[in-house]
Amino acid sequence: MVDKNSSVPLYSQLVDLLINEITENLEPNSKMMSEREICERYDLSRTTVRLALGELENLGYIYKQHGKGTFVSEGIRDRKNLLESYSFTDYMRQLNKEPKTMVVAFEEVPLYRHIAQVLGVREGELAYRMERIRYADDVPMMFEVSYIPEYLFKSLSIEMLYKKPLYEVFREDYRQDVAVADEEFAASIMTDKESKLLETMTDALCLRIQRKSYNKQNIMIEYTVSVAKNDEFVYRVRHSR
Amino acid sequence: MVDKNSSVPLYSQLVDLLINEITENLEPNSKMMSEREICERYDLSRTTVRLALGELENLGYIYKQHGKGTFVSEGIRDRKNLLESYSFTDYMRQLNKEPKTMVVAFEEVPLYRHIAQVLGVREGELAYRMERIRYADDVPMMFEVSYIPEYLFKSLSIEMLYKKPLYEVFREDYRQDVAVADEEFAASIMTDKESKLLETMTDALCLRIQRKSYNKQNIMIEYTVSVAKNDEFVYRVRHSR
DNA sequence: GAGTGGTCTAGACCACGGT
DNA sequence: CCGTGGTCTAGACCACTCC
Repeated sequence: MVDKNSSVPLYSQLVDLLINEITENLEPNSKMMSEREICERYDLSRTTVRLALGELENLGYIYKQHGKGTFVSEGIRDRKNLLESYSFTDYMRQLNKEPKTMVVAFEEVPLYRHIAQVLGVREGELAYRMERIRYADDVPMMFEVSYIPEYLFKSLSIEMLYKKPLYEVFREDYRQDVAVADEEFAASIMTDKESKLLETMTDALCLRIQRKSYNKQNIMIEYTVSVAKNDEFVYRVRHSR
Repeated sequence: MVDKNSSVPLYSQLVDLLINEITENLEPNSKMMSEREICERYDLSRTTVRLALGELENLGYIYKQHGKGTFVSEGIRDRKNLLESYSFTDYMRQLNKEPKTMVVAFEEVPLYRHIAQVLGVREGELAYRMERIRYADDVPMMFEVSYIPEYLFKSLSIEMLYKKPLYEVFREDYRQDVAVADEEFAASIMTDKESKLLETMTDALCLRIQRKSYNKQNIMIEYTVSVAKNDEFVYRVRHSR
């Protein structure tokens, strides 16, 4: 059942095991084993079991009712994975569309005051500035201009961006993870440049999205302004808690 | 320091205490007391201390580094509270604006297939339908049409909505909490009716937002379509994890 | 090796929901 | 009353970082 000699923590093993149990064998709103039953069944302490159940609760698989028990959430099957991510690449893959990104500009620039302020660095500090077009099944969907601070991503190059998504470069090559991202939305009209890049009619309606991403130390690691096509691409967001 | 006879759990008391410590006395990125120091200082077990620190980490106040210690997050002061909520009322209060809501329509209706499907009930089931205008400092900002299922909110009346925000009615009168909300955004043009209600020019640009709210059992408790003024009202969203 | 956070145990008592 | 989840203790050992 669980392998006490594995390097994988017991509670993680239990999470996987219970997710399987829930999605394979249990009905929504059915009662799960009680915590103490799970302890006995898998020979684990209650602390470990509660750690695992807490994770499952955060993931939305179960809910608890004090005095009554633990229950399987409704509709977790359908809504599972649907949009936990704030990555264009992941999002498109979940929609079964082939994501593609074209980097149309990449340069190292000193920052003017406005953007230096939002990135939380001094005016004139260096940053990478890039322009990218995002495609879904070869249809252009968004145009993005991003700034990321040089001091956190030294010797980032355009070649690295060809190989894998930006957030994978962040994580794998620079050990930077997005912990929090704030976004602001506005309706707008595309500029001529934008409508050409996105192959749409002039003056097309669009969403303008500004994103600030922070690592877990709350340092901003990315500032991006996106223009999203309005009709073909639905922008979704999930709030939790 | 902490009151062991209080009905408030020790870890909650510790959370409050440490938030205070962090926001009053500690610099961003400074090292906090180690877990074992906190145990000793407040005479608590390590489990309890770790529970509290876990909460603080989720709230974004601190981050941990295995083997090094626990540190205060950057910029938590500025960004504190700024937009943890998905309630118009709370959001406006945080911006120091006076929120007001006018209910312009309220009725009990049988649901047609389309909306019955999104609410997860049978066609023809009853729901409350309401139209509301949201004001900030007496300036109209949004127009919303909401559907909420009758079986979860029996004998809801317009009078209840006069007294307090919808989500407080949900929580206090029906013990329903929003655990997850999914939103979809689109740029759009206001209809004549909408531009009149929001006192703006005809054909004004606007954001159209569709929201589905779920309780912790993952049952949808609200379906709302909003039209938001584009210029005076910035729509913000925060992603976590 | 010393100090840190990460995982885990085997208990205990409390508060809540039902009988 | 019993069974449930919620809180809490006093330990133990591991994995990581730094010196």
